[in-house]
Amino acid sequence: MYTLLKESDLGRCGELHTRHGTLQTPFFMPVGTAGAMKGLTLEDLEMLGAEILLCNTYHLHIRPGEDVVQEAGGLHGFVGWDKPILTDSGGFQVFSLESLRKISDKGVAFNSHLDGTPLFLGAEEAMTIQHKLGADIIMCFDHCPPSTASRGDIEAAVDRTLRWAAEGKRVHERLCNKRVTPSPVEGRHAATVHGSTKLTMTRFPLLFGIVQGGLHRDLRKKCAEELIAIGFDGYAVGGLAVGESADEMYGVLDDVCPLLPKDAPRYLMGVGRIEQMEQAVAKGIDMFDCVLPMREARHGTIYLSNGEKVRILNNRYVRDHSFIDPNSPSPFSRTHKKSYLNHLLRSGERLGETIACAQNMAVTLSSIRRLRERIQDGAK
RNA sequence: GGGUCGGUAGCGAAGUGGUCAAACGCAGCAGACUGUAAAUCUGCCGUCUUCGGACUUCGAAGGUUCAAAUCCUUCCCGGCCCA
Repeated sequence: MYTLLKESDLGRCGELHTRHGTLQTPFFMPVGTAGAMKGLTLEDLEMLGAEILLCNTYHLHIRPGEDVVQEAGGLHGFVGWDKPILTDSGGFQVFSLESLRKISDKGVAFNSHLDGTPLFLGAEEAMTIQHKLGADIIMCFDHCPPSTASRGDIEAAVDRTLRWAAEGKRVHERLCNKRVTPSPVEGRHAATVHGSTKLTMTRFPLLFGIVQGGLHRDLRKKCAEELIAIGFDGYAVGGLAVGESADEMYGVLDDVCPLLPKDAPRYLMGVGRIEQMEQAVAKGIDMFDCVLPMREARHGTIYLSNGEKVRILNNRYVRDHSFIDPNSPSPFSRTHKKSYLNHLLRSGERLGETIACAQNMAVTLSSIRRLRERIQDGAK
């Protein structure tokens, strides 16, 4: 499923084979939680260089429901995207919707953030929903605590995450065995079957386990080792960028990455600052996702292709009639002025959101692509 | 001309004797945002400040009072009603 091609001081590069094509690593996944990007069409997203889309189990389960999505031909058919899709399991909502859920060892009882309707997500539910959604990469349901939580809480989160991972794997295997209709691209990458599981042929979704453990080296180690013993197609590092400093986060990556199998992809969940991704790749990470570039864009922080950031809502841009970013990979920024973007965002015009989001997404995607190319081209 | 209601910080709008530099909303100024409850959130927003405070304000001018955005008098301006 994953072929490691090269390693250098800059990081690793390789290929990740999925039902909807092969991805060059390292890569960044734009977050389209409910199957859409705020302010961008998926055609825009593809034009800007996106190779894979991330969607969310919790949100799609609430609305429109996995049955609707399945009926529409799965996520790909529903949203109109032919490239790979990864679904997050809803584990992050255990963190972000903290006040709306109750955790037990069986799973998490949420009250919908929309109307309070009770819903239950556990290892089995998250797996069943993700199979129905039809993503190419799916995630185990995990317990993501704040990194600042007490050691006891993090220990408990690791135990649950491991239990849910084992159960998720069993449910996943059962669902894969049940599947009789082969995918159109079946067998395309049949030669590269990961050794740790017989089920990870490309007609099935790839299943990733998630390493928790907060800032505690021993808990991270325990979690990683037990996940590896269960065997997954890829390994994510979760529970980061949730309250700790960047240095603490790098410390965890220094601890965890050497423990992970070299022939499996590694996914740092929720991280997407360009400089942080560069550091993480150097430490051995292959995949990222993050809402930050889009959120900052909507809130007026614009990334430029020269690495600078600009607060486009500030007074100084009211009369700055230079182009947003003449060298931008986003065509909108090559033809529109800073003063115009300032005006659009101040006026609440949706077009401002589109131009801003396209810019930040383009810069983020091209940064990681350039990093990948440097690794690919670099000496071995 | 008579009556009546009103004039509060950039705008809108509370406050009707002391706890008022004056609620709240908008606009403005700056900041935050990391597996999206996020077109959200935080701070500032009369002037000066060594951030403890100091000083000048509530249409204008006088007055009552220990104390006035708040009460009285006159004037100016606006809305409505009557002539």
